[in-house]
Amino acid sequence: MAETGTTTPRERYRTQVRTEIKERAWEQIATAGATALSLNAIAKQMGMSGPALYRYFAGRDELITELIRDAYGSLADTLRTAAESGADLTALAHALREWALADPHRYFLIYGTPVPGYQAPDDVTGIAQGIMATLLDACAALPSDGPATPFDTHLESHRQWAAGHPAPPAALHRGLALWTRLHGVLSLELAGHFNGMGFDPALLYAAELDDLLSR
Amino acid sequence: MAETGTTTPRERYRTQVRTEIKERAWEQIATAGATALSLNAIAKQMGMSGPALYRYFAGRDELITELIRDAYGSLADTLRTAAESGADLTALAHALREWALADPHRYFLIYGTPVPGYQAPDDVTGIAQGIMATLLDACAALPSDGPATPFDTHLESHRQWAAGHPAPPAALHRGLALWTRLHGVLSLELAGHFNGMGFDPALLYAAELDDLLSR
DNA sequence: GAGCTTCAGTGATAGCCTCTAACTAAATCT
DNA sequence: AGATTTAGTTAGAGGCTATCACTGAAGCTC
Repeated sequence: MAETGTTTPRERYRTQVRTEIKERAWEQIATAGATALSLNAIAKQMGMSGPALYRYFAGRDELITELIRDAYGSLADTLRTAAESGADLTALAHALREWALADPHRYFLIYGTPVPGYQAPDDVTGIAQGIMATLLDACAALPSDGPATPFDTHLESHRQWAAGHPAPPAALHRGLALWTRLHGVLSLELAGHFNGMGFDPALLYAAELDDLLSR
Repeated sequence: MAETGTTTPRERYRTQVRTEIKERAWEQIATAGATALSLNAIAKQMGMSGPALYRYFAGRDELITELIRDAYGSLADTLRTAAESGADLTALAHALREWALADPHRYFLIYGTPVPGYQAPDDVTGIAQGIMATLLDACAALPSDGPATPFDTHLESHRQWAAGHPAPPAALHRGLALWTRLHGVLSLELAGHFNGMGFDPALLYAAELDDLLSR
């Protein structure tokens, strides 16, 4: 008996329409990117006319913000469930790549060109910190030999971004480098900058990861 | 006597208006990003009304294509002149970062979220190859000790992207890694993903570069 | 169950945008 | 001087976001 708790029929209908709007929005984004997202088109697809959508979202910006929130949440979930089932850094990196390849425009919604005036709401930055924490956990589980670099010591004194994560500076450094390197390969690959170059982006991705693990 | 060769007054006027249009377009892009670029607004700024711009550009897409071409050209020039005055890899990386920070939206016009249907014209991919060649030249000038990695051998057999560049596989690998790593740090920095984290992105950029040089 | 309130959805409208088409007027060419 | 090319105009089609006033139905209260 799928009792939905103490929700009124109106609320249930409302959330159902909201999620259908978001589903259509994701379809549009997957095929034509976020800039092509049109409230009007979504409304017509759903058989209702234009301004009706403004009952459910204050505007285009609020819808996109919600989609960004969901994208962050999806990535955080993907990495967290992978980590909870014992994934190491390699497996985490693989999960990230799979997630990105599954819907490139969703990746760019998070890590692509920023929209000038946009400021992410607090809960989104919280989720982003959670993603970083998952990566740092996996980094802290690795042995970190070798001398501390100057950047390590810089991180030692500027580590409030880690939100109190107990990883040692070398692990923080590794976490940051992991993030930036994987994003470097992924974003160029997804944007098509490797097209026609012949080599396999997956191997470059793996090579970058290996280099990071063995140092 | 700045004789402009065998150009008619009409041609001169035409190219002058074209460049003024592009200047206004760059101003718009620098402040509000490429998605906010409006032909209408540019026309009004220049004191003429809407459709007049279509005498100079076939449409919004052609203008943006032209801007992308110019951005690529500007980056290629910056790196090439730096290389010609004896810059090593570190100096090249520094020049790249300066160029990106000078106008982040120009960087994203090249390396940001791709527009779905867009296919870069041939001459643009040619300029992109030139940029890569400058990087590879600097990589080939470095000693490459250490054993060949599996990815090196993969590159050995898939090196048509290097457009006949004579660099050894290890240098090709280093060139690719340089590109992706610097882009990884730069794009996240420019997109504001390091905001509020406290550490200095320039130091991370330098650390990534150092790691690449000493291996 | 009758009446009141809330709310989903509508059409009309304003103000942007890109882009096309027909036309005017000026500059250039012959 | 006359013919031609071309820069710029207005008008308009069709798209978009977003607001407003209104209708009709669903839910709530007594």
